[in-house]
Amino acid sequence: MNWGIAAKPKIPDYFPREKESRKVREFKRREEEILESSLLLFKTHGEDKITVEVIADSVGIGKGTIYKHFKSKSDIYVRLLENYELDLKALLETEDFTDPESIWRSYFGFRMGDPEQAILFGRLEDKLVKDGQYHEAIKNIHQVRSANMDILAELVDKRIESGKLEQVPAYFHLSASWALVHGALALHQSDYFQSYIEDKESFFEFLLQIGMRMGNRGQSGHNQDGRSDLEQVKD
Amino acid sequence: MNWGIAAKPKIPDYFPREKESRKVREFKRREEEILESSLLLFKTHGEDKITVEVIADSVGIGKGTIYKHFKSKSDIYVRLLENYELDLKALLETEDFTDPESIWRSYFGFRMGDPEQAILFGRLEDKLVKDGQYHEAIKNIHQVRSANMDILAELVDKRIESGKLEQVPAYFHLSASWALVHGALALHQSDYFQSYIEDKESFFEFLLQIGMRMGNRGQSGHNQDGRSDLEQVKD
Amino acid sequence: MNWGIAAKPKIPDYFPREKESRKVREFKRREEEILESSLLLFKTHGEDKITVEVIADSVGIGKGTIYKHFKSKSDIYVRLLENYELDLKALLETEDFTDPESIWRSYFGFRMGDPEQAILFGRLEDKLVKDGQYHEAIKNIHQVRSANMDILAELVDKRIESGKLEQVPAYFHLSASWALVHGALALHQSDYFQSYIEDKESFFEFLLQIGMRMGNRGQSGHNQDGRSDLEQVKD
Amino acid sequence: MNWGIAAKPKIPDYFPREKESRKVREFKRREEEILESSLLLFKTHGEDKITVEVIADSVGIGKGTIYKHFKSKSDIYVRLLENYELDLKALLETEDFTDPESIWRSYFGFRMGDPEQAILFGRLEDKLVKDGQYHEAIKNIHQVRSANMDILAELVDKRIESGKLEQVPAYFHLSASWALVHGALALHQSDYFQSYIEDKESFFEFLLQIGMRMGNRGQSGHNQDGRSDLEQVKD
DNA sequence: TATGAATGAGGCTTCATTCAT
DNA sequence: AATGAATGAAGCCTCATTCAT
Repeated sequence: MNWGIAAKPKIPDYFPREKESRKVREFKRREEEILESSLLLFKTHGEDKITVEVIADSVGIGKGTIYKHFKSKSDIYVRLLENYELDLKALLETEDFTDPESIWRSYFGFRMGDPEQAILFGRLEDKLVKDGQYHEAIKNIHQVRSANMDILAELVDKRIESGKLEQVPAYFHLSASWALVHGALALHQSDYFQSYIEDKESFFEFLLQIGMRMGNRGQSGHNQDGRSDLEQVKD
Repeated sequence: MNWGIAAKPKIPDYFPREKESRKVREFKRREEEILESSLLLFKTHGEDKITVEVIADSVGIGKGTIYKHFKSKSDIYVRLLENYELDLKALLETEDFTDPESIWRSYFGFRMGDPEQAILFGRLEDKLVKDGQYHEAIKNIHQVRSANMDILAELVDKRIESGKLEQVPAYFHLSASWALVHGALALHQSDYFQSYIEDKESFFEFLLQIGMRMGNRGQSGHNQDGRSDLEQVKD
Repeated sequence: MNWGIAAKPKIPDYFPREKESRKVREFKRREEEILESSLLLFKTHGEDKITVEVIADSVGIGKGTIYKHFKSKSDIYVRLLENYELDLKALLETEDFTDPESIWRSYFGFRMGDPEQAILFGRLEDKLVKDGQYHEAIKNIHQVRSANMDILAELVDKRIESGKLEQVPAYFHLSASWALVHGALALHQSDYFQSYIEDKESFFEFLLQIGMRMGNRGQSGHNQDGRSDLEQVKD
Repeated sequence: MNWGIAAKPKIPDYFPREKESRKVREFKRREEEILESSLLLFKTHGEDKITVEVIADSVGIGKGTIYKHFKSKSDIYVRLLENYELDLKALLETEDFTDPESIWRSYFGFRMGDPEQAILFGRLEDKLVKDGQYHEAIKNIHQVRSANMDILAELVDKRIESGKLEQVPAYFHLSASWALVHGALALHQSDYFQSYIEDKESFFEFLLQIGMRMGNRGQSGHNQDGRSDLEQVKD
């Protein structure tokens, strides 16, 4: 409700600035703690099994305090999702641009490095979308993601120009890679495949090879007509 | 007259056997209906948003009746999972063994044909595993799946022997394929990628090609006949 | 949510009709019990102090059962309000139409007979209105009330025609009466006035006189010009 | 030098007395602000929907500060009620005693002038009474109110003595008036009556006349001068 | 067997009040 | 005195499951 009331001025001049800022810092720190703990708990037990009270207990605070930081449990999902995408962004912006390969590796390493987390976030996003509400939040998240994708797309474009990748829109390559990584994630997470795949190390190496070759131009070798594989396919 | 022997308990005439068996048939039919309806509802709205009551209503029966068929809501998950695997089994066993490719296509077509379903089952299996309980049920499901995998593995082995696929354990190829399909599924289901991928048709074509070439022997380019991998696949 | 599912047929032919109808009867009886108990508790302690759990306990049922009968706590308010208006309607329709006075007395007796209840309903209606939602329910309640008012208005009209009441729209008289009764109610309920008014019996007699004379034509006596008091006032 | 006597604690020069008193003044001003804002918010949204935090924000202070002024939220109710009665008292004491009518008009004008407020206070008083606790506070409020009533009663007594009003205890007349005003208030506030009463202006005029004639002596028609009661009142 | 009313544990959220700074 | 983060009791509501008919 908009009570038609002006925002409070909040000029606590009688309160030492340094102390105040410490309070603020601690407040933010607590928020981080909540998010960290939530993430860990969600990953391990599934977000449905984790109650707000459990989160509060795990951080060592009261249930009500959670609601000073987040409007609802779903709001925690949103923030987690945002942070994830933001971390990714930071990662991509940090990377040395003179070494495109490392960016690539970082990106997929980031996702593959914590399969449960990646899977969790897929699920959370799905939930948020289905929930209705959160349109805005999701739009923001997607914006950040798109920016990240653009950085990667530039890379892909360079490789396409250099003839190393098939001449299809960059997002074809990106999406395909994403899909393979996602699949690998699911594999990694699946109890069944964990027991089915005996020699995991070799297998993931195999998968990595596939990922790297995937979409390579001329991977079927000696197309002399310069047409992409895709075009050939359409013959 | 054989007085010493008790008269065989009569099956009362007014309760004809055929009627009894009809009852049984109807009972089974009802079970199917519950499963079908559940599946549809779970896919569309997510299993968490669907209450047992909604399922009952959708089938036109009472809530209690559900519990005559299934011990719990999770039991429905289990049966759904089992059926899925069993259907797959049936599919693989039906297929003409003289055309290995069609088996392959059937298997992945089965999964790609209904992305939401495949995703749902991934989620359900995960849930059951995390729940503890259901060890036994899951083991059974995995057994059927393994049998299915074996059928496919035979196929892969043949192709390896014929030099068409890289010489790694068959399950490498299978798992990699599964991963790519799963990733494609996730792509398909993701709101974000649905808007990110502009030319969906071409893209999925592209992905299909990748899937088919993936793990091909000589993909680094030793095909000497100059034909694309896809054409080889079609041999 | 509209699940897109046809309403259940519900043809329990295997279930004796009489038993079924007993169940239905008991269900309705329980609903009555909930309403009765709620009304009593709300009147005595105020609806805010009464929790759904307290209501359930007072009826001797579980908390959840309440929600089989009412969608929400506010839904109980609505039903209470509806019943009140409907009871009034029944009362007015029962009354002997040959004795208009008795109808009048019944109506106001109905309200004055249980001051706390009348006050409660004023509060509940106000709450419901402020809550937003419940537009529809309130509209229905108002419809019934209007019908009741119409019955009373007829009476008033007759008295106006017979020259007994001032010639103003019937609803003027009705509303004024309503106001006085409402005020009397508040008086009755107010701790302060309960102690302020020493001789309650005489006072309420006095008030009754006022109510009956109120709006009488020519109560100021001998207006010879035949103009209503109101017109005189506007001079 | 008087060593044996401790130096009188100095009022430090840098903390001038006037500043101190300004502080006190500001503190009191703040209290007024809290009360004003609370009243406005309570009237508009209902006291239950207004949290202490909202009040604090509306005044532009911290939530904790509210509790420097008031022991509890209910304490605000008490103070509001007290102020109301005190304002009334001030009003009555200010009025020119040579014009009794104006006192009368002021009193009821005060209540009718802000229906929502009058209704709110009725509700708040009821709440406090039901709450137990606050016996003392309520007793004080009632004392002030009684004093006010006494002033009005004197007036009424004069009119009774002059034969203008029926010879019943003064509080009969006062209470009856209060009741009618209260009823008018409720009418004014009720959504239903707002739509039911089409010609509001005329109606409230009508009600006013009733209020003025109400309890008049000779209302059964013994005025021999033929003037309306209203005109008499204006004498 | 079919039913659906009844259950109650348990989840989310609100908010008056406290208290360390 | 002023602040606002922290608290936790308490409220409303959901829903899988049970059970009497």
